[in-house]
This record gives sequence, structure tokens and C-alpha cells, in this order.
Amino acid sequence: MKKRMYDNIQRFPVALDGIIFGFDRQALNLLLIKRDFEPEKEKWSLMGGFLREAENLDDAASRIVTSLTGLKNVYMEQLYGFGRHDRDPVERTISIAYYALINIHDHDEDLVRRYSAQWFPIDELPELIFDHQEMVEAAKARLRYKAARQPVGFELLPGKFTLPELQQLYEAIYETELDKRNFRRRMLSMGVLVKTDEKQKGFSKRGAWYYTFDKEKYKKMSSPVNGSALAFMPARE
Amino acid sequence: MKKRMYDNIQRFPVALDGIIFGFDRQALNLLLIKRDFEPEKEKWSLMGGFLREAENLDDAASRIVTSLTGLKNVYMEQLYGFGRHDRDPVERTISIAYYALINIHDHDEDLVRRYSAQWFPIDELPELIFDHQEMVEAAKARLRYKAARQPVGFELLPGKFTLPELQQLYEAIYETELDKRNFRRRMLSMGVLVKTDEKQKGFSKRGAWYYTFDKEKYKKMSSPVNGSALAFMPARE
DNA sequence: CAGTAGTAGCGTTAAAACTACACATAAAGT
DNA sequence: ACTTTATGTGTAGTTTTAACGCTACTACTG
Repeated sequence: MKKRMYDNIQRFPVALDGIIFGFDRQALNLLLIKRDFEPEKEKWSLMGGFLREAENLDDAASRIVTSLTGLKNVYMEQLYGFGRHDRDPVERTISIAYYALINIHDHDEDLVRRYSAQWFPIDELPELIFDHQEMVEAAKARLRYKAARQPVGFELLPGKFTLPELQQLYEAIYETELDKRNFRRRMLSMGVLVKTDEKQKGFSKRGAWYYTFDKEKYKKMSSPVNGSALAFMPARE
Repeated sequence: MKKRMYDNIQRFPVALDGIIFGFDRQALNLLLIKRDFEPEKEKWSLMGGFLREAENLDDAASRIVTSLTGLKNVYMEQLYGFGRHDRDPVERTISIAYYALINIHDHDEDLVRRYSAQWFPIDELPELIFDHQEMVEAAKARLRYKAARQPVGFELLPGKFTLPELQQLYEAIYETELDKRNFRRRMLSMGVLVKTDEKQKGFSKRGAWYYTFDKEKYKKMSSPVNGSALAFMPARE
């Protein structure tokens, strides 16, 4: 029995590209790979790959990020579908971009080496191939959007972290400085931070308290842009 | 000279599906078509079509909406890429959903008849094929998000409209009632409405002033979700 | 061991935004 | 002229934001 198929239509390779964010307690970074194949060999690009038969988009995106970082169950969200007809000089493809948030210290360094990958601070990115620059811009905008309404630290920070560290992350995301007192109040008011009885040592004289996330509450708040969580007529900006 | 191509990868039909919103001065409506072909013949679905070679995604989405409505230069925004591997029983496809906002009275009625298309109030939708229900939900959420930070009337309303009409639209979008005075203040404060010296006649005794949009300012505010316009750490909801 | 330096952490206040709510006004129809 | 019906306006109380000055720890120094 022959499988049914659509007639008289084009078929295209469907790529998944991953914008992988990591935070090193200082700056927000992006994991890029140096292409060792044509076209655009030796130039930098996002990690990508092609969709396989019988594989969901989300699964494919996960597979691709895992193949570079070794990490599973990474937080990812679909960003946008990029499909300019001439975006890829080899063949007409469309690419669904996903962004991922990972703890920069968790990744598999061997894998990263094998792919000639490297972390770049987001304000010092090299030139990227194709439309990858555009993807990165979109991902930054989305991350900012997301961070504004829920603490994004859970994915980017280690299990325990201090408020100054969280603030550092936010300042990296927004590329600006924030008021310590207001930031603190705002984050705490979201009700997902749990203070531990442990203090950070060695960094500052006084030492800051470590916090963790209340995973339960955090998960409830975490919803993609299309999720239900958008408030009814929230304030204009 | 042979064209270069990628090796050993699958290729897929790429569909575009359009969530077409229209407003008839009463309710928010969706334009759906009755399928006259298998599978799922006689059931309702979104208007869709397949991507062609050398056609940008946005252009393809436009083409598809135009083919049903006769309207060109419709406001559209990419919504999300849907790609469950079993989403289409005929063949594995991926679909990029776009939503469109049109003035319901402008569409080409012949075309709509030819496709056996029909407008449905968004709170009385029939059962839809595949994952189209999910797409509609996502589109509603996105429209709500968008409407909260910029007046969305321009695309959905005729050139001139009254504030009560605009409010009617918002109430349809949010499926709730709004306070007249607060709504009015909020819309006017966005600074894109221009009062004309013309009054609506025949509908209410007193008659309401017609307004138009200041297209210049309006365009500046109109940016897709990924645009830059997201405020720096806007209020929590 | 006392003083200093450098962050961490707290509280207050003024401005802005939001919410809720009630009455006057224009014009059509009798 | 009076009634009817929807349009249009103002205000007060509350909540949220934004700006800002000061105290509290503790490691290091002499």
C-alpha cells in the first residue's frame, strides 16, 4: 500500500537553529560554532541541524542543543521561523530558531571542543553567517521580554545564587544598570525566591545570602509567549 | 552546472496557515473554509497552502490570505511554527501559522463563496482539523498581547470609527467588558487617535465623534513581538 | 584589636498609573 | 417640551513605580 502524499508541491529542508545563552556570573554569553565545512567555512554560526522524519520540532531542537552541549532537558522556546528564500546559498531552506538557556558551567567541554565551539559575550559577537545575526537579535528581545515578567535565573544560574548575582544577570540581559533596592524588591515580590541560611564567602567582605528558586511556583509562572499568562490589558509600557 | 544541495536529509512540505481575524462592529470573527477535499472533507479549517520555491515565508502567507480574501497588503504577523510529526495524516508537514487582521467588510465575497468560506464569531467556532484549534488559541493570545500595548483597530476597523466602536472591538478581543471612561483615557493617551469633526449618525441619538489613526505614529508603535518595542523591565502583570 | 573599606541590605517618599464610580449632555422621537 | 438613549467627562482612593540616603556586616590593614 502506497503512502498518501501531497501532489505537485515543493519540499524543503527544515533547519533548526539554536541560540544558546549562558551566563558566567559576569556577562551573558552565546555559544557559537566555527564552521568546518562549506559554505562560509571558518566563519561563526549558530548550532543547527535538520529536521528528521517523525521528529517533532521541539524534539529536533533539543537534539541539536544536546548534541553540542551534552545537556538534556534544557529550557528551550521556539523563537521564530526564518524563511527568506535566499537565506541559505546552498539550497532553499527554512529555519525554525529556538533559544536555549543553560548554565554555562554545566556544558560538556569535549563536545564543545569537537565542534570548535566557543562562548562569546553577547556584546562582542563575531560576524555570523546567513541570517543568524537576525536570529540573535530576536532572541535577545525575547529574553528581555521574558525576564521582565518572571525571574529567568533558574536556567542560567547555578542552583544557588545571590541577589547581586541575579542582578548582574539582569544587567547583562538588559545591557544597563539597575537600582539595587528596586531590583531586590521586585524579584522578591514575585515570590519564587527562597532564602537559604548560607552565605557566599570570598567574594565580598560582607558576603551575600544564597537564594534558590521555588521550583513549583517557578514552573507555574514559566510559560512561553503564547501561553495564557498574558495579563488582561496590562499597562502600557 | 549542477546545483549544490544538502545530502542525506529529509525534505518536507512547508505549509502556511492563516488565522484571519475580522471585526463586524459587533464581534470578532474568524474566516474559515470548508474543506472540499480529503482528508477531513467537509470539516472546517484555516485557510492554508504550501510554500513555493523562491518565495519568502511572509510572501507565501500573504499570497494565501489574498487568495481567499482578495485583499492585498493585509496586516500579518508570523505566529508560531507548528510541527508535531503527526499533525497532518497525509504527509509529515510543518506549518508556519500567520495571523491576519482585516476589515471584514472589505473582503471579496465571490472568492469567499468559491472556497465555501464563512465567518465565525470567535466564541462559536466549529471543530477544526489537525492542530488548527491550537493555532487559533495562540493567535487569540497574541492578539490580546498586542492589543494591550497598541490600539489594534487600524487593521480591523474602517478608516474612521467611533470610540464606542473601538471599545466594542476590545471587548470582543478580551471577551469581557471594559470601563468606558478608563478605556477612553487609555486609548487617547497612546496618542495615535485623531478626532475628526464628523459625527456618526443614525446609530445612537447623540452620535459619537469619528476618529482616525495617525498613521505615522501608529506605524512607529506597530512592531511584532520580536521588535524592539518591549519596554525595559516593564511592570509585572 | 581598632579602624577602614567595600558590599549587602533596608525604608521612605514623591510621582505616576490604575481602578472604581456618578452625573451632565446632545439629539432623536414622541 | 419631555422622554429616551447612548455619548462624554471628572475625581478620589489605591497601587505601583522610581529615586534616593543611610545602616550593617565582615575581611583586611596597620
